[in-house]
Order: sequence, then structure tokens, then C-alpha cells
Amino acid sequence: MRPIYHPNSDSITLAGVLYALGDPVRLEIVKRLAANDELSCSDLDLQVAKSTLSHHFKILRESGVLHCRKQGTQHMNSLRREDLDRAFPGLLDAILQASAPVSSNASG
Amino acid sequence: MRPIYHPNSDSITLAGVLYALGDPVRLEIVKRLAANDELSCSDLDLQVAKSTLSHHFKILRESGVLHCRKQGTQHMNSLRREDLDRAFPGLLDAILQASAPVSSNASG
DNA sequence: TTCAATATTTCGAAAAAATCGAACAATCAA
DNA sequence: TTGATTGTTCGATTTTTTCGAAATATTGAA
Repeated sequence: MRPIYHPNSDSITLAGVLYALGDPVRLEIVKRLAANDELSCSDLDLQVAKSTLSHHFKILRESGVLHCRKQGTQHMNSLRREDLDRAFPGLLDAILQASAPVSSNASG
Repeated sequence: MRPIYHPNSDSITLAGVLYALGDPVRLEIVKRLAANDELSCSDLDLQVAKSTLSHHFKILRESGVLHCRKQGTQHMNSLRREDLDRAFPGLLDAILQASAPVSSNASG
């Protein structure tokens, strides 16, 4: 399998990040990652085909929103919080505050 | 001409706003509106067809990012700052801070 | 009202992107 | 190696974006 591409932090663009987040499925993924540190694709139970989900993760990864590492057969994904906060201070916080709590395991 | 549709402030969604801003042309429009209060389509000199520009303004308007009023033959557009700030505190500020100054009249 | 100029939208077609199911690839356990 | 699990890639279909041309709306001048 091909190596997993990640942009370095300098290559993350605002339009790219906003594009990545401007899809309901991808925004939901980011919300869950914000609450869960690391998640694999199969941890999510979204109403899209797995090939589509794979595509969404690719968009998020290549825009610099998340980091992916292989662990066995799984791909563990995590938010690139520090890189995003450094590049776009306040952006991720504003987005996460604005979005409603995730549906599963919502505490409030 | 059909009446100009604007969502009321309660109908503005985060995914919709992020989608609208996740395009380089539309992000540029928003940056210029942030610096200019009101602009017509023809005030912008972007490298897209006028029909495409019209489409971009429609996306921005229908997502709730900007307001449009007719003035003669022109359509004057302005950011819906208050509505956006109320719905998504800090979001617009973070985006405008993160984006480089507009190319025209850049002071630095 | 008619004509011309200006500003923007709508239409129809072509290009680009998203989505899906099926097939493929990688890893682990037996 | 076989089988189960996880995720990617492929190819086709649907949806969205983009463009140029034509149409619509407004203003101002005859």
C-alpha cells in the first residue's frame, strides 16, 4: 500500500481546511475526533459507503486536519490540534464550540 | 426578477458556512467584504466568469454569510457579521485573522 | 414609451468532483 | 495458507462547478 501522505504544517491552507470541514460527514468526523483523541474509520457509524468514508478521511488528512497512523489493519486518526491552532488560532475552537455535542456519548 | 432569498439567522448552519467559505474565490470575496463594508459583484476583479461569480455570491448569500440588497442595477453585498458572530462566536474573526490581507491595498 | 448601457441571473453543455458497490491489498490469528 | 477484519482503489453513475451566450432588470436619455 502506498505511504500515507500528510502535508507539513506550513502547507496547511485556510481554504483547504474550510473545504475539508464544509461537509456534514467530515464535520461530524472532526467533532468525534475532538471528543475521542483517536478513532479508526470503523469506530464511526455514518450513513455512507466505506469507500466514501475512505475518501472523506483522505480529504481531511490531505488538508492537514487530521493525522493517520497504521496500527495493524486499522488506521488510527487524530486531530492535528497543535498544527491547526498554530496556523489558524481560534479556528478549531470556534468550530468545535459552534457545533452541537456529538450524538454518541454526549455528556451534556 | 425573483426576490432575493436570505436565510434567517436561526437557519444558518455551521456546515453550510464552512462549505461556503471552503472555496478560494468565495474566501477572497469574504476577505474583501470584511475590509469594505459593501461591494457589488463588479467591484471585484476575480479570474472567473461573471456567471460563476454570480453562483459564488448565491452560495455565500444562501448560506447566510452575506446580505445582498439591490441598488439600481447593482447588487450590494455585505457580511452578516452580527448574525455570524452570534451563531458561531469567534469563527469569522478566526478566519479573517488567519487569512492574509487582501491583495489590493495591502499595507504590509 | 422606446432605445441603449450597465449589472447580474439563468440556461444548456462540458468538465470536475462525489458517491457507490465490487474487487483488491494489508494485517493478524489460527 | 486460510479466513476474518480493515481500509483502499477501480470503474460507473450522479451531482456539482464552470463557462459563454442569451435573457432579465434597472437607469437614463430621447
